[in-house]
Amino acid sequence: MSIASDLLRGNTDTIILASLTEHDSYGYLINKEIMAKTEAQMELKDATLYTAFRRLEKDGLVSTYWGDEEVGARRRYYSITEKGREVYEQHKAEWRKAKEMIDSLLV
Amino acid sequence: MSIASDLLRGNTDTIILASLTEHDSYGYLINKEIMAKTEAQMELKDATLYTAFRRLEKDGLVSTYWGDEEVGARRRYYSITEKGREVYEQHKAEWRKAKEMIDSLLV
DNA sequence: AAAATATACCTTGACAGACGAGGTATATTG
DNA sequence: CAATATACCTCGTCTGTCAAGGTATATTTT
Repeated sequence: MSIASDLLRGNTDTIILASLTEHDSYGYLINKEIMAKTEAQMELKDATLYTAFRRLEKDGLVSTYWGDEEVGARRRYYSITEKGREVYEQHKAEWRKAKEMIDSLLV
Repeated sequence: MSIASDLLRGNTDTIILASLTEHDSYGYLINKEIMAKTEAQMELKDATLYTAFRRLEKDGLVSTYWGDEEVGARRRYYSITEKGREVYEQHKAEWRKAKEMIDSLLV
């Protein structure tokens, strides 16, 4: 992992929600997909990931259910809620704005 | 101030260094300039600013001296060091990369 | 003349998010 | 049968932000 976690902070929840807008998913897979998409340059540490899930659940942005795997390790799936989709769009807008402003300050 | 501080986190030092690459400056002025450039949408809280100065100084990225105002409140000026310029370029590169990766993850 | 505002600096303590380190359990591969 | 991959989880530490408090000088308003 090469990107300072302070640069990701504030985007963790947004990234997870982004992943869930595509399909229901579970922790381990979300992480794998992020690593695949960023060529392993970015990774959510699992402690970070599960902390984020608790937060998202508490805020009603995701709902959760256990998978019915008959074989292999059990999976806890997450699903984005309607509120989650709204918040996701807001976060994305905020991110775009923050990006522009930071860029305008860097010479 | 409308931008979540978690989105700025990790860029505070970079933003201060950016400001100092243009000219030596002092806390109050740096903050005013940031507010002016971002139309007051972004602001570094002064506690955050002074914490950052201590950190930058400790790491040898800035040096400091007292202004010689004969009138008005005293000013503590900061000057970016050679090392500071190098670190600034690195931070900027990291920021560009983080930006790209986050963008690639948001749908 | 007193009060308010602007300039300018600073410290302390609380809080939130990231994550290292530790743990559990199942399935596959060497 | 040991190692690795899959899959989940918690606890405690660390770091950066910032609210709240403080000091001091100069100007503007009442």
